[in-house]
Amino acid sequence: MSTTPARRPGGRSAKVRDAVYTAVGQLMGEGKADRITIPLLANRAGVNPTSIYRRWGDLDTLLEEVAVAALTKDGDDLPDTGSLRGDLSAWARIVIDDITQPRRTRYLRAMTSARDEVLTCPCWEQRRTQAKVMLDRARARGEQAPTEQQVLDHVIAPMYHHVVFGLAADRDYADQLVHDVITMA
Amino acid sequence: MSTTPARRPGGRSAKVRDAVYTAVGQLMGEGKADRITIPLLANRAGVNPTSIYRRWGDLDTLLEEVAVAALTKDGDDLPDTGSLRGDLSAWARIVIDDITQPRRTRYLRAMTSARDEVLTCPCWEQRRTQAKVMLDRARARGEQAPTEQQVLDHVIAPMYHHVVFGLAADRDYADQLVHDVITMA
DNA sequence: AGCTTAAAGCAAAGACTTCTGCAATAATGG
DNA sequence: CCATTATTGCAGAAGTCTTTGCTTTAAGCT
Repeated sequence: MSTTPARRPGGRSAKVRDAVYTAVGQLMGEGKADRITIPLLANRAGVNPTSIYRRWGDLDTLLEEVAVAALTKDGDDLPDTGSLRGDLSAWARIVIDDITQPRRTRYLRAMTSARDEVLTCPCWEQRRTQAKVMLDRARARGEQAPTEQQVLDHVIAPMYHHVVFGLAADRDYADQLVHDVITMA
Repeated sequence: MSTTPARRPGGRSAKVRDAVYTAVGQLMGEGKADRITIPLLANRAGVNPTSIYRRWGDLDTLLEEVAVAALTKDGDDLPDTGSLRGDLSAWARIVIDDITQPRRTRYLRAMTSARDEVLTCPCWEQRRTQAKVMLDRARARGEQAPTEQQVLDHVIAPMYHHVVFGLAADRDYADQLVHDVITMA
């Protein structure tokens, strides 16, 4: 990705990394999230376990890395419906649909176990950026709008909370949250 | 706990269970949350590993059980300040102080990894009950009050979310959330 | 193209975890 | 108080994960 002097991110390393990432994704998808071990992963990836031990050290580090990669790679372009409520509602639905997929849910949970006193994470920064775009547009139209932080706290956080702790979360729930945060403005 | 015909919850089993619970608490407190193993736990508890294997089967089951036990055992009596804002603010501070303790945080994270498609949990039910008491009091005084669900979604959920994902969470943050949810009513 | 060396593969040793009989202990019921 | 039997302790076996030193491969540079 950048000019690293003594590193070799070239074809071979990348190949191994991709194979391992893919293997993690597969095993997660098969519901074996909590029975993943390094030898199992290595076998699935067609890679030597030693390579994983040396590159990532332990399983948590690897899972964290894969989780962040998976959760920040969004292809969704932001909705632009002409009203803040419409935008947030559509966005919240996209997000809830995304994170309730079993594989994504497992990634989220993997993130929590690996985490220790990290003050920021690409995932939330991404959501914040997305929120900002929609809020700025709304303000430009002269609409009353909540702050970015309020959107994160009252729409994003409750949804993630529900998903991570295994509580019910669907589109109606997302709509309700958007309604509440609009009321707040 | 109940009239189980063929079980023996008598002194000895209880002793072992308590020893194991205590050992889990100790190791959690020492920051070795993710390096806990059954043999390690058994050694600390002065119990034979076999006993743990036979009673709980695997580590996740045990940790989940301990986590729920720890997180639902509150001794805090609810604040009664005379106003809803005062009550919620004091309560939110109690909660945030509680769950930001390293040991509690680890319990919370343990809960997420063990969880799979559980739709309800004693922890949230307890918070809901607490919220209901304060909201009923407020309504009896004629105050405008949000719903229980709103309190859970917009005060409790964001705090837990922050804690679980390692984001900053302090009393000022709790106050802000209470302010927002009051605005909503 | 040839050289250097970061990174992966290989294999065997070591450590740890988990399981399985059998013996010992003590909680319940008569 | 005695008999029953749920539950724990013990020890050894089996299986799995992790580490380590060395060899092989190929990316980056001149």
